[in-house]
Amino acid sequence: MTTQDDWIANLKAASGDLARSSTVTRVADLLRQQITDGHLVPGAALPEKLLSEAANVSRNTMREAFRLLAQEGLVVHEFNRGVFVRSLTLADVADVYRVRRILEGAGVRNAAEAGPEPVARVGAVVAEGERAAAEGRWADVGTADIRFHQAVAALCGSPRVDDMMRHLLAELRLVFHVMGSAERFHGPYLPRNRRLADLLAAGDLTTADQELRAYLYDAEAQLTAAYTAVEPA
Amino acid sequence: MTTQDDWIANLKAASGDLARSSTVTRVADLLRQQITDGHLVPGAALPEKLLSEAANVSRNTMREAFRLLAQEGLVVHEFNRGVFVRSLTLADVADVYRVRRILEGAGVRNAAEAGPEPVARVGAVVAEGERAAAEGRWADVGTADIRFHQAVAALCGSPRVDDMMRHLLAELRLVFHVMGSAERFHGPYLPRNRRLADLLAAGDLTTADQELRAYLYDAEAQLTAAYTAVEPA
DNA sequence: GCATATTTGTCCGTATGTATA
DNA sequence: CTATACATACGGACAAATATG
Repeated sequence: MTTQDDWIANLKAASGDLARSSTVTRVADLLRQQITDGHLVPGAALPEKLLSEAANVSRNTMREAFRLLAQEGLVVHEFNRGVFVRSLTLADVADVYRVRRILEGAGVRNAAEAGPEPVARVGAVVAEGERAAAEGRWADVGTADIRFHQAVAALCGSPRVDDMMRHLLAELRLVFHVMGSAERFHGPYLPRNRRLADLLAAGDLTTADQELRAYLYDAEAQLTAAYTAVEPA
Repeated sequence: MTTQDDWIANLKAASGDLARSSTVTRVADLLRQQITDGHLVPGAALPEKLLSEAANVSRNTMREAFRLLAQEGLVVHEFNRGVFVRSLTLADVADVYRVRRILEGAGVRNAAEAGPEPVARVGAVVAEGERAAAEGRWADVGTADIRFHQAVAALCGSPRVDDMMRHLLAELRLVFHVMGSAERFHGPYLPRNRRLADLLAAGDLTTADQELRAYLYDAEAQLTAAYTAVEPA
């Protein structure tokens, strides 16, 4: 009975996900993909007429999709000027890492109250990253690294914190492509992820908190250095 | 020279603010006012035809305004069903306070690095609240209380944290009106605001951190109790 | 459960205002 | 300064989904 109800619930949820796909959502998904993949570079203009014709949707629909992406911080809407791919300043990068230290730090310090499952998930994500690295799947190493930090913030046990982390990491993707290759950026952090996961599993939250802060400061410095070399703004 | 340049900059910024006001923005402002004032109760449907005619704008414009308000969490957009005033569950209220403890706590612990100006602003806001209370301006007491918590979170020195706090407090406004009168809800916290401001000014951040946590837990409990009595969901 | 009315989702054409070469 | 391109906003249309009796 319980399992059958679960099936029904899952099916209902899945169909709900399918039904949710409006044209606006699909268009927003397309643009989001183009942006996070780096095909649309920061600062690029997104003329609604051109893009709506390219996507075979009306300008109204495209405008609503723009509002969604603006909400996610991937594009900026300048009144009477149009929509542009967001370009992060150095101050933005610094602020994103500032907030990441707050949210991920809160997650680490809350690990005891969060219970064993979320902590185990952190370890599982690290293991996935190590497996990907061993097999040379460097793109997967990058996604595992991102998931690791989401899992750490998820220790807060807060849907809103999860949302904020998703937004922050999406903003960072606008900058990641200045690093030559993603694997070179994410790869070296695998051992530190491992150490943090072990500290969390062992319950040494104080050390984990310190390590995480140093970790994020280092990552910010590395990204800032690479970004400064390209973007003198 | 410096002052003249400041005048010019201010004037330019002000005119920029005026020029920025699009129809979509103005409509969104109107609806936001109606919602936060409690004239539009949570769960109420917002038919786009009715509202667009009432505001003398086209349906497309109203739909874009809805996207803005959905971004702020004040309304929810259900595909093929319409837009409704957001109604917070008890889990939502708990989560908002969870995030507030994280953000405001981070602000308190960062007070030393934040410097004297942001700390002074916290004290100024408390003083403003005390003045309003002495003169019986209870509505102003409420806004001063909200500004107090924004000032505490602002100690993080992060624009993104400021944004998050604005969003969280906007969500809470959807619930505040279940408290009989705002003054009764905000008034009793004035002494605690004062104590926190004094602790911050004195640099006793450890005590301030503990006080703030207890403060927010109490406020959450009070709000939750009142909310449970009305909303059995 | 069905037929109907209402509402939303999406598209199109057009007029006006704004920015930029 | 003019001309062009573009964004803003309106209003109407129709199909599809939902709500209603």
